[in-house]
Amino acid sequence: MPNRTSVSVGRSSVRRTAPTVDVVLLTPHARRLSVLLERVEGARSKERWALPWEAMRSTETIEESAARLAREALGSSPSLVEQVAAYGDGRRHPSGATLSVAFLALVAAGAPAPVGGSTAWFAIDEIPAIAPRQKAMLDGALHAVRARLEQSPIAFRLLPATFTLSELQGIYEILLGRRLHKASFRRALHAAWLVEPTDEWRSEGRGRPAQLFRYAPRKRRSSRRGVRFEGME
Amino acid sequence: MPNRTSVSVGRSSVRRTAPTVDVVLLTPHARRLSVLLERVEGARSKERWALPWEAMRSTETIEESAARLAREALGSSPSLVEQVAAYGDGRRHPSGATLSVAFLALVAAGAPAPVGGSTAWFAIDEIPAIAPRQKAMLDGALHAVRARLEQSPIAFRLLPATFTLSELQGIYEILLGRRLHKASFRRALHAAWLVEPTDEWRSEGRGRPAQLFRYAPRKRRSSRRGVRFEGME
DNA sequence: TCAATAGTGTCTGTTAGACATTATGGA
DNA sequence: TCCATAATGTCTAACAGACACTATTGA
Repeated sequence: MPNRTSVSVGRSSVRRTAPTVDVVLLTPHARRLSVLLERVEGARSKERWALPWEAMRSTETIEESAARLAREALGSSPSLVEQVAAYGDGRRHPSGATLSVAFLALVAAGAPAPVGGSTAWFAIDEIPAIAPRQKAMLDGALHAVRARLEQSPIAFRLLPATFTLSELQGIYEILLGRRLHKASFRRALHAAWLVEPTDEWRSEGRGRPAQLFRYAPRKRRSSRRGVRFEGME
Repeated sequence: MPNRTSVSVGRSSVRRTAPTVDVVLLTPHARRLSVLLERVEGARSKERWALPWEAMRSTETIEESAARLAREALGSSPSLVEQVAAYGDGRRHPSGATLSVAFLALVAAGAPAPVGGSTAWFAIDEIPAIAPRQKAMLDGALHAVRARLEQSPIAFRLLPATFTLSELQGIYEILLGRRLHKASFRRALHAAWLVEPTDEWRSEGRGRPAQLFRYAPRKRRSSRRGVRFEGME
């Protein structure tokens, strides 16, 4: 629950609500991303959902708050917690706060649905109605994940410790929103020295079993050829 | 000046200070970026400098506050104002606030040194001591500018309406921190259809005069070849 | 004329994407 | 046996970077 207090600013007295920390927990599921929402009791027992949030505390940094909040909502620690942005617009937030800071948290595939009954995973294109500011936070988090994909190895945060190259490519395809060329994907991956094979193989349904790999970055490619003007309007 | 108020949280009473909005104004100068700092009176008349900042108001969005704050510090409107991140760590801020939101503002080259005497441009590798949180904001703003360079046409925000291709390449070199190949740069620029020539030419010192161009994006290149695993650790 | 900068044409090594082929298990 | 998926080799068009060259001004 938010802390509402009367604050004196100059000669006028305004109502101020403590800023909130909100967490967008994301995990891959069925070739889509899913987000964790909490059930909240709305007015007239109407069912409402919301991103996990809480009023900011002065006893810990916002990063610590976000990590704890994600852990509490999930039941275990996510593989990555990272700030998205502050949202200080006029959009509505469950707390009534004028300012909220959104965090993104990634959860490896195969995470069990959190027990406790009050939280559930929703595919991002099938989420129920949430407060407008939280919807903006979700959009911002998705944009941030996609933007950071080419700079940081965040795709591995959405996979268990060992995985097949097809699973890895699937994560990239989910995040990029387009299909990738298999041979090119593996060539680029090989050249980047990001993964190493294990001696395990996994058979799924028909077809040849796939070798399992693990994330094991070896060296930096400092090449960075050229200037890219792509994506510009 | 910050608003300090006594706020009741549960049974304890803590001192809370309103969050701040801080602006990192950047402009290119002499093949480097410069940042705008304001002179503030420190204790014992010691000279101190700080990024422009103010306590958050509930009467406008943080984006509006940042744009106004930048305009007031600069004397005119910057060409771009964009959020960097929220800083809610333990680092010291001039306000004493526990939370600050940093904004980045770009100013076209050739901006006059702001009159009024209390502000000045400093090359980013020669800045005086500022509060640790503001130093982190400056670093974050520089990182954000570089990260967005390949996604958005922000280089043009650091140039006047017309410019030579050598000036444009110089902006990219400042932001990327490395030299670029002239012919390749122009080829990629031509392929991206981002600029168009004017019929003006400018002669600077010796050498052949350079044609002036203006920013005029025509179409999107939706190509995006391949997956890039570069820059990963 | 020389120096300095603008702008362009050509060559070459690299690489993304297409295509084809082999490998290997399940139905 | 067929089918589905994994994994890999080869070819080609695109392109980044190097190099060389011309163009055009001021000193």
